[in-house]
Amino acid sequence: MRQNPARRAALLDAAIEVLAREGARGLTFRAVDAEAAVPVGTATNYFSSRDELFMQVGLRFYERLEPDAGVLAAGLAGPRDRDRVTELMHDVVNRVSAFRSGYLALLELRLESTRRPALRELLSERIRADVDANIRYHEEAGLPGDATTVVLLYMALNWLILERLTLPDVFPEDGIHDLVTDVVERVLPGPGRSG
Amino acid sequence: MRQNPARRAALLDAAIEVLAREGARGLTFRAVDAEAAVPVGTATNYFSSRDELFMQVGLRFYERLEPDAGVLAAGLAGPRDRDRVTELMHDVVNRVSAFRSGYLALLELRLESTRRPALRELLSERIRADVDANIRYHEEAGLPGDATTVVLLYMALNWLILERLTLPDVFPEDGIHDLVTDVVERVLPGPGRSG
DNA sequence: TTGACACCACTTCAGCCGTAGTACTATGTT
DNA sequence: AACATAGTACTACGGCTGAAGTGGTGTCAA
Repeated sequence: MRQNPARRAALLDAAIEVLAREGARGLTFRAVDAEAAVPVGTATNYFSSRDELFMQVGLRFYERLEPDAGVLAAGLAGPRDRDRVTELMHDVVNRVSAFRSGYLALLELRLESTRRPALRELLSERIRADVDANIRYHEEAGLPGDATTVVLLYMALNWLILERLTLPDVFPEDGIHDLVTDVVERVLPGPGRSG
Repeated sequence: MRQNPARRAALLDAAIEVLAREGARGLTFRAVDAEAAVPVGTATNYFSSRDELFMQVGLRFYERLEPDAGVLAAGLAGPRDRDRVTELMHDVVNRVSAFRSGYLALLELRLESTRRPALRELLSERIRADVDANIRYHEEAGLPGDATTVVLLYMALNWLILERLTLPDVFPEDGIHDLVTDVVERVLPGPGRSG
């Protein structure tokens, strides 16, 4: 079991690409080696089992998507009204959408977790923590809306991203922006205007 | 290319189970044969290619989930208020959730459509048609809310179902009912009460 | 020199495809 | 009633691909 962290990260990033491109079943040691352009056998030396590989990929995804402290701080500046929330949601949707392979890989992991109890547990905890962190952030920032608001935004926007990344013709790209705005306007009992 | 429709349907149902259980890559002619408990080679005789198989499974899913006319008619009875919508949404969520393997299979198809243009086109059209049908139904029934309302319900509830079926620990089962209610209450500008 | 890491080769194994070929059944014909 | 044919069901074989695992060699640095 090798330790070189840079190489390990590179392998996990390669695994994300493989997952997105080939699906869960396509995630093999060999495929990761090939994607990372390292000699055959390298991935085997870094991960004790395929199960292990799946789980580390799940963690890696969040490592890469985790908000930079800068963005977080920016959220705390300026007025705390609904427009602010809308802005933040646009940011999030675009940031996540931009990491297409990562998001698709996570979806593959979700489905794979149906078959791997250990992975399911890990993902559940990770995602629950993520939702909770969002709720806490929202509340501490004094943004309008409560925990339920955050959960609803989480659900609707996640599906929107999923749709956008898998079947872009269902909701055409140029309508996405307005759709995000609509989501926030309807979910947040509008303080200010009502249309 | 055999024609026996009952057998064909049985094979497609088997394919749904395989998709849900083994993932997209696991959907092979042999696996379908085994699942349907028919001799090896049968699926090959019914579907000209794997691509063809994927597409027919997509259609089959909707065949099986398509609302019975009874349910549709029931939606038109009684008052057309928000409580009615809530009720309908509970029905939908439960009906879809109950067809677990089907829903998981459709998610697999979505991800697979990333790699199969023909499948992507087929799914896009089918789903777009489904959304439109929901909007039309909603409007014609005189239920509160507009097209955007329906789309938002579609997005939020779909993700809710996805979460429920893949990572049930994120939103515990006994909170699902209230969550559905919350979704409707927040998305529909409440005519009547506001909390 | 020893140990950690990188790289390579070989063997083994499993799964799938496609096709060819056989058996069954129903239908229509003489 | 016997038979021929077509559509369908089933079986078996040959060949290919791709993955795993292991062991062995090379390289660099403490």
